[in-house]
Amino acid sequence: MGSTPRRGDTRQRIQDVALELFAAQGYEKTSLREIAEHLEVTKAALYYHFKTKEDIVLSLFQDLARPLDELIAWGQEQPRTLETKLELLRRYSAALDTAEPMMRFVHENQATVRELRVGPIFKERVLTLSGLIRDPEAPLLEQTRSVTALFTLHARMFALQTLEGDPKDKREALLEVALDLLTQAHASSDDA
Amino acid sequence: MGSTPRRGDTRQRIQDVALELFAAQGYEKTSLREIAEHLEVTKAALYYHFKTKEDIVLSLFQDLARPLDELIAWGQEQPRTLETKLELLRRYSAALDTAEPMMRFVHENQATVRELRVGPIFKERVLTLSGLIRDPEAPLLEQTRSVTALFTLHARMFALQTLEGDPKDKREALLEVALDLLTQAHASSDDA
Amino acid sequence: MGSTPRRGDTRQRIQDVALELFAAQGYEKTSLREIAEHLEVTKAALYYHFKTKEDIVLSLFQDLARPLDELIAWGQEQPRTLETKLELLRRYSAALDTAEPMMRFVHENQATVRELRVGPIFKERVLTLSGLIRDPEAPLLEQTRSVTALFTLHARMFALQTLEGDPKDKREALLEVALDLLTQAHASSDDA
Amino acid sequence: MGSTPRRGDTRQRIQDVALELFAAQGYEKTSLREIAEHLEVTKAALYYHFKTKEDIVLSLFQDLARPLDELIAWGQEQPRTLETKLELLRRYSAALDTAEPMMRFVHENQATVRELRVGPIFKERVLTLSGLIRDPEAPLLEQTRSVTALFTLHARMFALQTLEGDPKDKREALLEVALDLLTQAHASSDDA
DNA sequence: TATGAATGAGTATTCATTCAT
DNA sequence: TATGAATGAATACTCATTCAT
Repeated sequence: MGSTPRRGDTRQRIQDVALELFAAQGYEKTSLREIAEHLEVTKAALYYHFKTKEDIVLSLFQDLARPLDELIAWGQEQPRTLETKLELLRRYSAALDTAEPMMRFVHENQATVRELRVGPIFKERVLTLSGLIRDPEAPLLEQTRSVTALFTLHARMFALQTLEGDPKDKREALLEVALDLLTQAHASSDDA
Repeated sequence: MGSTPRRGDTRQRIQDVALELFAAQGYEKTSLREIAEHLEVTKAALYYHFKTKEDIVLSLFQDLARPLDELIAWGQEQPRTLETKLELLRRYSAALDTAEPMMRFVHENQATVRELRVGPIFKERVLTLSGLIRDPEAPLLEQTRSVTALFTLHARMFALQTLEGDPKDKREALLEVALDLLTQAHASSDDA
Repeated sequence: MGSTPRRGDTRQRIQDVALELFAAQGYEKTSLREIAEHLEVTKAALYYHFKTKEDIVLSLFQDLARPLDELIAWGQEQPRTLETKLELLRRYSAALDTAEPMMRFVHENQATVRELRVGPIFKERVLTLSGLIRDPEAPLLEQTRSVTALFTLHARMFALQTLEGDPKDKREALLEVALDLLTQAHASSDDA
Repeated sequence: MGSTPRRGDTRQRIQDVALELFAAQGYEKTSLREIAEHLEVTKAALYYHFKTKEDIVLSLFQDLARPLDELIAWGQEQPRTLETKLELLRRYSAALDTAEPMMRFVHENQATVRELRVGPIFKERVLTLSGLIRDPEAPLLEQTRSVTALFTLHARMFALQTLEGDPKDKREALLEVALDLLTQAHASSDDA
């Protein structure tokens, strides 16, 4: 057959194609017409499954941000020790493995996402996460180090391209750099 | 007074308003109508000064990327020592002080910028810069550390918001974290 | 009543109105807004049925050039005798009866049509037709006479206005002049 | 030197370039910006020499239609004999040698020209000319033949391309065909 | 679970034209 | 004899969205 009309999974297929195009070309430059054409359905069909274009993004966020929420929930139950934070970094890095397409979309369309309903939601997640990793009582330098550790993990989405090598190796290297940074942050904090 | 029609500086004013709006709302969501209204001129006036919307971005890039180009030129003439690279970081941080609006725009509109004529130009600058700071012979981990040092400086454009404190202090803290990272990269490289 | 919204024939109505306006005022001077207003639909409705303004012309050409294509096909199957060519003129004259609006449009907007996608297509038809009626071996004068015979039939679209009288009579007169011209062309060819 | 700024002949140069572009791409598709760029002057400079875009056409017509007017004047003073009419054709053919660019422009932009101020003026010339060549008392067929003779001379502007050969030879062939047609028209008129 | 047909509001861009200098 | 700077009105085209079927 080749292009057998899949039954019941249209919603899923819309999400897949949409995320792919949004990430590749940007949210604004991707029209519903384009998405529909990729799926060989009409634009109106999209509206059967999603009330608006923005709702597609919202649904993508909800599906893909689950791991992130679980991570935050876990973090909030742990003691605020260095070991907890190191584990937080390890788990965040793992979470990014599945959430990467969505994260890349958010990362590359920040100006746009900020004006979408997911904008505030997303920002709050990031703030919470950074709140879990830094100690608001610590000196600015150490807080900076901690936060840098967190965002270093995002580098897989852009600085990654610069270097050659197996993506997995690079992710592990990034994690190691991040873990180091956090450890240093704590070391000097303890000195002071 | 108040709205005295300024002479001869219209081109400059277009650039200013455009960069402001592009950075605040995104390139696609900012229409030429909106820019024109902010300036109290007609859309057609914009077209007297710039051939297309994209050309406004190009001109912004050319004006604001000067410091970056000078930095790269400087870097290419220096010996590839640790001290050179540390100075590179310091100078890059300083360069970001003036280039920040443009950098923020690029950062928050990556998906869009990629499809613009400035996209490839910009990417090439970043690659060159990262080529100046890392040693392609070094192990992956150390290269990762070096590149992370570079991109850490960009954090002022987003992670900055997370922390309280004087922006200047934060920038200095970021620079210190970056310098540390680079120093470590070299230290372990030398060990091996 | 009066302006009952017709069902399913919108595409056809767009073609009708467009051809009428294109022929009357020219392609460039006829805006899609104008066509839409004549039809009491929005501009966007036109774009549902045709991808571009040029595509409207293309579709008109395809619908109306059918008789011409059939004529050419017929001509290519016949022996290249005088009688065939005379019949070709008769049939061409008849074909013009239905193709006249389109032919008038092409005739009066030559500079424009030349830059459209139909331009080359149309030109090729005319060349083929003229290739069927003249003998490339004959002396220049006789070829000129033959080609003139062909184009004389077009005179109904302009020289027609000069003379008074029933349009049908004039068309018949033109045909007779054309047939005469062709006969003479052959007569003198045979002499030589 | 190479592009020495010619003094005083700007008006003439505008006319030349305008006619060239109008004929090549059409009146509507040729913008004043384009004309100005070809001449390496500003659009505003065109407005120093001509009040409107249409005025350029008007001026072209006035300069180039002179031969035509003289021809008509001559024709109106002659006796309405066959010989006069044959000479009219000969002179018209000669007039076309210089007026051809303008005639081609009119011919290929009929829909546009009709709406310009030159439209009616031009039409009147053509009607007058055709009035000089046909006999309103003659049967329709003979009038048709006479008018066809006249318009046959226009064929150099389009049917010309079809045939190979020296342009001059082709023009002479067309003239001969036209003269023949007119002679026949008279012959049969006299019979009847 | 979709489609065909349409809309209203918008977009970037172009044009002929004007006018102070 | 020009130019620099601008305008107002238009143009082709696109988009997210709607709704009857």
